[in-house]
Amino acid sequence: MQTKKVTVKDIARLSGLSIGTVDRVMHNRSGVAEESRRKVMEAMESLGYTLNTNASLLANKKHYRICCLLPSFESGDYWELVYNAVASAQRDAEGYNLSIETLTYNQFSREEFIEAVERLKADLPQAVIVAPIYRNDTIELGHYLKEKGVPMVFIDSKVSEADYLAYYGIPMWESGYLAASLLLGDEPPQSIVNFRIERGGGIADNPTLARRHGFTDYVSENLPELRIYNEFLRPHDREHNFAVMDKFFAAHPDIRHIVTFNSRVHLIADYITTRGLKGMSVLGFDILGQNIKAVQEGVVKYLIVQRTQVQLRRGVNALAEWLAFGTIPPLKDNYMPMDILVKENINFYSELYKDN
Amino acid sequence: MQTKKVTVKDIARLSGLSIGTVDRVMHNRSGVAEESRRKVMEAMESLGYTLNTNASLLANKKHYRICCLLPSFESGDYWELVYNAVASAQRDAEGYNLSIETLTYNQFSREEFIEAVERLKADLPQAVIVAPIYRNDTIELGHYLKEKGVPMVFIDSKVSEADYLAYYGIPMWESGYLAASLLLGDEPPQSIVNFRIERGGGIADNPTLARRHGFTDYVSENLPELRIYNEFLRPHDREHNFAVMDKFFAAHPDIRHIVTFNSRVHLIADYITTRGLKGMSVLGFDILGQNIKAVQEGVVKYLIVQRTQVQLRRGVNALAEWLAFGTIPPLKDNYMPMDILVKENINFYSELYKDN
DNA sequence: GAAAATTTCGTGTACGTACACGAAATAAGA
DNA sequence: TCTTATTTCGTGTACGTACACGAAATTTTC
Repeated sequence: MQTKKVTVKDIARLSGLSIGTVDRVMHNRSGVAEESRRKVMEAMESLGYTLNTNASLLANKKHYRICCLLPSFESGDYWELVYNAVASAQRDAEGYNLSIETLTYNQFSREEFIEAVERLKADLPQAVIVAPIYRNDTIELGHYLKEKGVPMVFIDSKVSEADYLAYYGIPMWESGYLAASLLLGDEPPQSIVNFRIERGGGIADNPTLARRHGFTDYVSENLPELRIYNEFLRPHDREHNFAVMDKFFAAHPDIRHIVTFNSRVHLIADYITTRGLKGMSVLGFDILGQNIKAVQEGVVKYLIVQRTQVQLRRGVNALAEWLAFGTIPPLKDNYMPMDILVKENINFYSELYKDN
Repeated sequence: MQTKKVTVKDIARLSGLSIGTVDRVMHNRSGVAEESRRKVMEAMESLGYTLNTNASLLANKKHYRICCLLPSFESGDYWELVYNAVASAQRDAEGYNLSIETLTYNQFSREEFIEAVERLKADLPQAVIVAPIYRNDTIELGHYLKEKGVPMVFIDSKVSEADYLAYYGIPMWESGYLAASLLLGDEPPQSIVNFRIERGGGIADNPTLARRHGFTDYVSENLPELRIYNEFLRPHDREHNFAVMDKFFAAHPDIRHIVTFNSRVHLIADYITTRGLKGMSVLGFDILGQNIKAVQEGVVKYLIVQRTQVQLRRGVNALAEWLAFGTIPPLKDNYMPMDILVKENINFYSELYKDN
């Protein structure tokens, strides 16, 4: 390819028409004779025209705003990962005609979600990224946005019934199934315990539910005899949790396999470290700082994680292409890799965690 | 940030100078009084100027050529992955002022490598990406390129003694160590077999060597009693390989753990499937199509893979930033994630394999 | 067949940055 | 003080695309 880049000017010359006309056919705008359109298309074809993205974006003086609607977070919890990913995407967008904003809401308060949606509507951006919690309200938001012509992409989890442009996340059921195969595949135990962390607001958490289903489906397919104990912990009550676990392990000293389906496996790691328990097989999810530490120390054996940054980047890209060029993503639902982290490889995943 | 993007014009106005002067200080070009430079810097600071990448790249009419120097490949082997990654990066570069070329050489022929280097020198690109095989010749190439001011990045593996801008790849020793922990961690066997695939040219393959060291170091640390058998296969001689394996398993019917350190674990999967062996624990490397299939069918238990596409993308980005803005990558050696693939999660890695 | 309506097209300007060219200002030399 | 170097700066054009405006060509209307 030693030939220079072909430009609209080249195809204008070849087709015997002007830049303006070429431009019109390239944007399927009206006001061009069928004959001319054909000529232009042919010229584009034969010269192998490709758009100069820089020039296009520069000339296209529109400035797009993308708004991310996410649960707010406390330091060290799952949503901080997502927020960091947004911050990172924001920096990437800097210098392009894109800006990324964030709107957060308390995930346990439907009122706050609705209020956040109102704020969104009050100053409507050109595109929206949502990490959905409230199913019905999200569907409604989808309707509203569709009417306004504002595309929405889901990350983290999705609401299938809503109108959305694309989804980027991991398959939740499969992540549970994977968890079971890792934890139980080699030398299946007699029984295991699932520590379930209650959510503050007592709201149905569908993603985690799907994950548990994946796990139990694996069990009933492969280990119908396995006994799964369920014990309930609280997010912020260490004393209570320790009491629960003390009691449980006193009653079941033989149990060595522990699973938890949300991001708080570090609560259990804390207990194990404090009590000095040995020989436990613990599996958890999500690459929180405290979870990383637990894996590095060998307390948690497997951590299944998703690439939040990548998901968000893909989401932003999809929206940017839609906004700038009207491109629709090839796949609507994009199930992205679930990475398996163990002590020996976790250190090389740091980029996923650091906001880099 | 409802304020419009600040441009050079803005900072020219604020500093009371002209666009030209602002431009000069931004590029540290000569011919600007100290006083003026200070004013401009201050204005940039206070207005929070950020470069408009699109305009910059458009106006900067230079067209950069990046050349990738890689081993040639046959369909289905490891280097095809890398080549696909290059092709993908090439498409990404399309439309920007970047073009990516490929120069391949037979990895078993030093002559071909040297010849490829000559071709490279004959039509020197602005930057080079190398997947190195021949250590000394690569060092020499590094010297030459340094002299010419052409930056070089390594992918896949590196030659530490050479002059290079950056390296993107996985840590080989650690990948072997990880392999051992996965294959032997849970219920350590008495003995295992390492099928070693001889390379056509009989050349020292340092990366694979480092990987084997990682494996054996794990073993001597944790399982000093473990017996590792070494058997040698050939890349393209199925009959011979089957004979070797038949003989081996006849002599060692108790062995159920198999490892191989290069990308050809599918050769062993083929054998296992054909002979109908059951209960084998097989671990291999690299996300080749045939390896994926072997994992999906449950013949290979673990596949440790690297994200070739990401490595290449990072390499290209590093070079592009260096070329366009003179930016030096924050880290010289970038050790990237090693992903653990099993039957239950491999399907979601397809993007890494498909050239997408 | 001329005027009006409509379709079809070309020209010009803008986007923000890079850089060449030469003008103005300053310093050096006589 | 006037000329000649040298430093310092402003202006203009280009990059390739987007789009508004209006001119030319075509069709419609009476």
